[in-house]
Amino acid sequence: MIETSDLPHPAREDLVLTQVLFALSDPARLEIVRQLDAGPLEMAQCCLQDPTMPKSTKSHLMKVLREAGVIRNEVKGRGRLLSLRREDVESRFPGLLESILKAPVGR
Amino acid sequence: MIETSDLPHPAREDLVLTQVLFALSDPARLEIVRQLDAGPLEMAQCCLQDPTMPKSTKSHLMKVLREAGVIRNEVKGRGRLLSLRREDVESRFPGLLESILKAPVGR
DNA sequence: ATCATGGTTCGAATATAGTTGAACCTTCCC
DNA sequence: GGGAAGGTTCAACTATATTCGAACCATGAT
Repeated sequence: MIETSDLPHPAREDLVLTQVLFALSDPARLEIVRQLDAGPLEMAQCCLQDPTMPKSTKSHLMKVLREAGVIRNEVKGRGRLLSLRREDVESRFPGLLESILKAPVGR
Repeated sequence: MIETSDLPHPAREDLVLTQVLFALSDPARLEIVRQLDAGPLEMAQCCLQDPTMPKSTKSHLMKVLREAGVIRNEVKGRGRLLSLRREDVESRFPGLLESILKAPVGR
């Protein structure tokens, strides 16, 4: 068997700007994206700033990012591997992700 | 008298990325920004696609954009002159506005 | 097979955002 | 001054998003 229990990901050409902007407009989600900027990360290793965050909440954050097409969420062993869909976002919205990742982090 | 009844605008250095992204994550607000990309516009001439929109709704859309620091809203005669705070946004988040304005408009 | 680990999904509660009419404020014009 | 035009603010309502426990599902290890 090749296919695993994968979650749906929008195709590159179906990404919607307002959905991407919305996904990134939440500080917690933006922080996740910043972490993924350094490379793929296992979900269990993600969001370690707030270890009290319930896993359902964490899962929901990932869902919003995934459904907007910003991140990929693949099965890896017992867990999940998260990664930025950098090329896809760049292809559809050139320069967007770069400008956001380069922006000052604080407020 | 020099000062008029002006609305508060955040200073350039106080713009918050997530607030800007949020303001632009709504299709109606994004459309307004696209219109202002062509140059300043009197509020009465804005949002003419939907002439049925109540003025309170329109005013609220502008408020979100203004408080995020994306647009300027100045008194002009009996009405208001809206303009894009292009340089301010560019100064704080280089490349962001350009990439958004260049992005495909539809979904 | 069974169990533990790591995530997703569901549902209900809460919080935040959008919508709108009504009241009010300014400015221009007479 | 008085009226009309153009906007803002307020308050109440509706709609959408977030939060999180509980139940469930898949995988790897024993």
